Amino acid sequence: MSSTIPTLGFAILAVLAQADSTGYEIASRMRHPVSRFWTASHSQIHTDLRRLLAAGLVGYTTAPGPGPQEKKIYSITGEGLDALRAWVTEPPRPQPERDELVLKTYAAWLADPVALSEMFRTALRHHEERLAEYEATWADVEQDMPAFGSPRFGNMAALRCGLTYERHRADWCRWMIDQLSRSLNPSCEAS
Amino acid sequence: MSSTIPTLGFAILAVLAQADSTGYEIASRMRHPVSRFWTASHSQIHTDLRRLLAAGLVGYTTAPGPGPQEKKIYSITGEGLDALRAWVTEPPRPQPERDELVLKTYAAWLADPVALSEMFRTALRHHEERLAEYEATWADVEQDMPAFGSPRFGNMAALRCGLTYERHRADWCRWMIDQLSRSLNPSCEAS
DNA sequence: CTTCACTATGTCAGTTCTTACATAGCTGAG
DNA sequence: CTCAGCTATGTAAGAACTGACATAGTGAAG
Repeated sequence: MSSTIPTLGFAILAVLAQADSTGYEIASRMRHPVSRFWTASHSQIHTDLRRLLAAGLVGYTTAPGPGPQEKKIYSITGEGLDALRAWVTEPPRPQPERDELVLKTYAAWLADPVALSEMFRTALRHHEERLAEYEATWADVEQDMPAFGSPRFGNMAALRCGLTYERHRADWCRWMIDQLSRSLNPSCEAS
Repeated sequence: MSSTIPTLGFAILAVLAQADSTGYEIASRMRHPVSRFWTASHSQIHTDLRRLLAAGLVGYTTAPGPGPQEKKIYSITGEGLDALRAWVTEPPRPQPERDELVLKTYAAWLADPVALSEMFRTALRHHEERLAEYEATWADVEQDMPAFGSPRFGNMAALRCGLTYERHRADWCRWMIDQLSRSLNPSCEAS
């Protein structure tokens, strides 16, 4: 019946399960650095919201908006909550591994090592910034660990994943920079 | 001029820079567990190969194939190599963060913790299997570390990233399973 | 006072990607 | 002998997604 909801549909439902939101707010919540689980343009979100509405998984109330259209505050329905709950424990489909930095790394042997080192230094800076941000938020969360069943549990668990991911990524960037400097200066063993 | 090559195009060029291949081989090389940097269906690869051919970045020679069509062995041209080299050091565009397991985690507070625990245990098993595979390959690579400039350098660096990624991911799955078991059995502090 | 950023919804063209279909020989298992 | 799996290329429909355009009020910075 429900003509297969795309993953983005469930991302929208997951956001709405935490708080009623406009389409715009859903997009900004998904872009929010902490728990950045799925990204989408507002146009795609509006498209999918219409589909979820047609399937009866969300509803909305209107309020005066800034633009020519009225603002629509969406909320998840009981049916939507059921669909989301059922989807959560289904095994995730194998994800299409797509990582531009790893691809560039794969072809790194062809390029200029100085320019490459610069690129990895920039990437490292980004990861370190995010890591610092996540660690600060984590310190706050640790003061008052949310129990399973609390909406904050999901945020905390996603944050934890982001935290260790950034750590792994920063470590790898440092390792790459080290490898590149060794190839430029083979005599020095330490950087 | 070159009507913007998609990222998959550069992935194809990166594979061809290492060895001449048929479209089918390119797909299987990209699916290869070690250095799994970009995935694509063969149909998409054939489409993009035609585009790269039109842009003069690849060429091919034919050989008798198993099916009704002749087999086409593609190779990268000098122009293709130049384009790839230039692309490698360009800063990567911010990637669309899309992770189904993290999304499920974000909505985990709504679901059955026992079913969730089962799901994470399955995910953990997958990550541990891959990790073991990567570690075995890494042990081989460490015997004879490729220098920068050798095609094997890219493979090694991508493998290193995959290795630490799987480690981070497995750790996180274990942490999640622990969190879930604590919520079911709050008295036990150790698993 | 102007300009920029933020809030907010929507359309539309075009790109990328997936999935299914179609063909066909070779090899190895049962 | 049959059937599955691997090699190999291709088409085509449709789904998913991006990015630009369009509109418009509020508030802050300069």
